[in-house]
Amino acid sequence: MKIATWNVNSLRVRLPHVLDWLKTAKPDILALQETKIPDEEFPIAEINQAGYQVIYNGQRTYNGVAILSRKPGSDIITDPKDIDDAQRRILGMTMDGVRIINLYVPNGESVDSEKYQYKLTWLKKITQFLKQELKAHRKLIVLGDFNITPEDQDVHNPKRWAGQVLCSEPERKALQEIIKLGLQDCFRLHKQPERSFSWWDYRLQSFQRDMGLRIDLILATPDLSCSQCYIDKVPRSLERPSDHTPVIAEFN
DNA sequence: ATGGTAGGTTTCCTA
Repeated sequence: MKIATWNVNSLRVRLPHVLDWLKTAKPDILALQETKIPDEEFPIAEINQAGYQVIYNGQRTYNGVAILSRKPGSDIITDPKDIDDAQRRILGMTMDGVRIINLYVPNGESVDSEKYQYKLTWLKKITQFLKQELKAHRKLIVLGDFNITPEDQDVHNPKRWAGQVLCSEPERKALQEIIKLGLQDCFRLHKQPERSFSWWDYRLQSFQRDMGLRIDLILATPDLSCSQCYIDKVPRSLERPSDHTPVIAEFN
């Protein structure tokens, strides 16, 4: 099974890129974040035409998640118990006995902001939710835009980013708490090129200068044997790209 | 030294 995650930063704008990418990459599952589109306006027909089923949990202007899949999913979840969040950031389903949880983790803005506290609280609640999911599913994949760099090796300039949002210790610790529940960062199960990133700021020509971060992650239980995990930088190099590029994992 | 760009029921907010 080939599964991918991609923050598209507006599905309305990025739909042509997504459809092209489906054609060439042919994933079984593609999890999207920042669709920024209300459910009643979701482009179902175009995605079906491309040979994919789709479920979504969206809102206007901000946030929004979707899962495209070769086969229909079951046991769909959008609002786990006790999370109580109006922002549309969570979407889960089961396909072929594999439980998939797609997350758009809050960005956090800056470590001294209210949004940072919201991010940490949200992560704590999600950890409890994932603990329950792990009890029920031996084959579980948690993927999406985590808005956290796991380690300094995931940062183009660790000195400049030290202590900043996306790189701060409390966030990294929160991510480790999730991993410690019994998940693996698929990307680090394999030998990877140095300076592997999944996001580059639109500003300062960051992509051209390779000033990026690896904040889009695929976490999986060891019961799912991951044969490879890699980043496809091509979509980020196209005209009018998302600021994120797809991360892909393949399982036996 | 805190810039810059992109998207959105747009003149600010979010990333």
